[in-house]
Amino acid sequence: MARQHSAVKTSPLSGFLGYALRRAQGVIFADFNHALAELGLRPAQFVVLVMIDQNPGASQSSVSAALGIQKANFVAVIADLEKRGLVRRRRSDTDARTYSLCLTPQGQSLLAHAVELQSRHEARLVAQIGNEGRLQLLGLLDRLSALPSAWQLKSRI
Amino acid sequence: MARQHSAVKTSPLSGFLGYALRRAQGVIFADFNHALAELGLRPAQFVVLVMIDQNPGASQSSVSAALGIQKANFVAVIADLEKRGLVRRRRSDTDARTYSLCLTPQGQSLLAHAVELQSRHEARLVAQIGNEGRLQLLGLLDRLSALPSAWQLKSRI
DNA sequence: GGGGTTAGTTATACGTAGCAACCAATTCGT
DNA sequence: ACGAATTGGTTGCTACGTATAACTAACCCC
Repeated sequence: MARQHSAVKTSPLSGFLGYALRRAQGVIFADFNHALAELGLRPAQFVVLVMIDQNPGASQSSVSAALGIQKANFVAVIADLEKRGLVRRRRSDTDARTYSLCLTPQGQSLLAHAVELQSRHEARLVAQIGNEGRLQLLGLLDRLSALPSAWQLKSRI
Repeated sequence: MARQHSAVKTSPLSGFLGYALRRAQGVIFADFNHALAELGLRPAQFVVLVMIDQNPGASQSSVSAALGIQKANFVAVIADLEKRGLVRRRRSDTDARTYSLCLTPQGQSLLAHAVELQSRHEARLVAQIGNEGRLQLLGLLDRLSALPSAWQLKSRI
């Protein structure tokens, strides 16, 4: 990601959790992107496929909400996956507003391949920190994700 | 960041380090952004100010390289900080190509305020995972950031 | 059946990041 | 010492992720 030309102090930065997180994320996403480049899948798309696979028939709203993606931004994602023949969008027969999302057979086989590549990617990460480190990390990140964001109340007034 | 409408399985996702990382990063950046919104400082800008403060007189290239920002994208960042009177850009007398970056007095005082707000932000994170957790996390992220990206060799051939 | 709500869509904007090409200044090789 | 290669900074373009507002069609409830 970078290489320090001359000697430049990075001291205080390395103590910032947010910075360390962003840094590691950059490295990991780069590895992920390279690993799944042959399938033309970006992280967000991969995660959407996984979600649809796990929740066949789910609506766009429920999937996007579960992923923390705003429904407005989710439209283009789904449209692209549909155009590529990976996802089928079918109007629900019980609610004419919602779409039921499913993987097509091609979507399923591509996802299977992607999962394989992703698990090799995950294995590379585990090679860095060990399986114990992975579990620790998942636990810590989960606790951080539960950070109480009191300021969000302003949007619920 | 999200709230699950109906019951949607997130099972496999929660085991992906990359996804957990991205998720936590979203929450943390949101908190940081809210904390420093009153100063109009975004994460990248804050980090640049810290770096210039720690390395007065450094060039744009060395700072951007140390931060993993491409020099091309760094131009606009520095230009904005200079326009706001936080950073001074002075041509070096030893090398007429490079700029010497320094904080202005206003930049220093704004940074001091920002550091104060950032440390309160950091304290909120520590409240979630404890100081021990923070140290563990920093260590794990650091090891992950050292991920060998063999594919990058293609750019060094 | 009319008011409020929800699902999906469009449009727009901003921040971050990447690549290619360029100029001016410096350094290197011989 | 002089041309070649390199470096520092800049511009332009592209792509992606995310946020917001506003609109429609359909639903729900009283």
